[in-house]
Amino acid sequence: MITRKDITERNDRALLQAARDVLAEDGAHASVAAIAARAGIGIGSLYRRYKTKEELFQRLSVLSLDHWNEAAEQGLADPDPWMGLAAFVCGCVEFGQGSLGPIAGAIEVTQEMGAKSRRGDELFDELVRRAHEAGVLRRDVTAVDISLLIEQFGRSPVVDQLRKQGRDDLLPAAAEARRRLIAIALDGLRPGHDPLPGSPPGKELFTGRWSSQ
Amino acid sequence: MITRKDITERNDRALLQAARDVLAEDGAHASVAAIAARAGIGIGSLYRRYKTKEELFQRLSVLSLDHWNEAAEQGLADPDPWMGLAAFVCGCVEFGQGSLGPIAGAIEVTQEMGAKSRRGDELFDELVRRAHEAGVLRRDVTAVDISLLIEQFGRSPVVDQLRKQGRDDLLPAAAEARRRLIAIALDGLRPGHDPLPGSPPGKELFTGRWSSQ
DNA sequence: CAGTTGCGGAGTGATTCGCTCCGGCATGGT
DNA sequence: ACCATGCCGGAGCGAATCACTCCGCAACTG
Repeated sequence: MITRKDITERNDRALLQAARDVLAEDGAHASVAAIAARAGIGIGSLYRRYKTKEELFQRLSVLSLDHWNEAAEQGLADPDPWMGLAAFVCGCVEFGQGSLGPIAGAIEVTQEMGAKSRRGDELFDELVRRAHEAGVLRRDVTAVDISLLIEQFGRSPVVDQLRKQGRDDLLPAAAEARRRLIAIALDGLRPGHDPLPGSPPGKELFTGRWSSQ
Repeated sequence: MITRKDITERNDRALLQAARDVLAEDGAHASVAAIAARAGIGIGSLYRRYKTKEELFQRLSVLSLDHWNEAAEQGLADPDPWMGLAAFVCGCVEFGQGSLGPIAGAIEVTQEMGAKSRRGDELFDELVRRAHEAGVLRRDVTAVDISLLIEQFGRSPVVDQLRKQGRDDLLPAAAEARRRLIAIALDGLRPGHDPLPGSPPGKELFTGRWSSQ
């Protein structure tokens, strides 16, 4: 039997997913009305659950950090260093990890988020270090490079535009095409290529998470 | 001697470059005021040159198509099929080709744009075909894949966020890091990798240009 | 010095924003 | 069957921002 509580919980999940989607499409300009509409609920219901827009974004950030850490742990659990790293990258992109960049600088960073972020950094660094030692990741690619890659693939301009055009029928094909692009980028991470141009990026460039604060 | 006309021309170039930058950052929500401010000119000056926002965007689109075609011709002029293709991709990303996606569906498409776009498609297809024949591009990567890749790298979330935080000192480092990411993706295009997941994307997915209209 | 030309930005109505508040309806107890 | 309860959607609010206009000022010309 479906109770009212079930509906509330389903609405909550839909809300958070919709918030990620709309954020990925509209960036920092994402409006509360758009998020509620995408989730299929009223604005009033959204504001009953979260007092302000910022509270919703903070909740989203915490969820995002949790997902990052869980994905990193699962990646480390894989005995194959390369498969573990690749699954981590794919999981983060699919989750919409990179779509939170635009709000990272706009919300207040709590102690909880700082702690989770530091933990995530450790796990991720270990994931990359293990791949380097196994020789399955090119030496000149740093952890920050991969972080930036995840953030770069956070938004999907093709999906955004098709959605804006109302071509929902093409969305699955667009998602598949995006996975192909990610596979291409992952292949570029494997050893056997020329050195990358420029100097390795510093940690301060990766702003999607909050470990520096 | 610097005449008033020189200043006008410099302002015009600055305006178009600023429009590309702001479009890349803010997407379809890019405001005329933001473009004028980035270009360092007044709003009135912008509206003296372009009657409406759409007229500016149309001019930007034509310039973008011209750049695409010139870059493709230069790529074909390179005797090395791989270097020609790589230079084309880098040139398009650097120019900000992918940043025009958000407005592609919002402006009226002129006959001129359609013709230029078709010409660009031919050149680009030839560039890809040549690389395939020379065996320097993996067989399962299509021209549409590469188009989507260019569009994917059109926006730079790292640069966007640093600019929003006012960390202009880090912008050169961010641009360099982005070039490293593109180099990684380009390496992933070379032969010797596993087949890409899913089926090859169809032309209708690439909406950055207008050849289908 | 008068005339002209390109310039910046305050101002305008329309739109959109985050957010509040209330009428309506499904639910559950009696 | 019937009311009481509580969650739901969306109309409505002031504030902010949008695309765009208009005008006074500064710089150049003859």
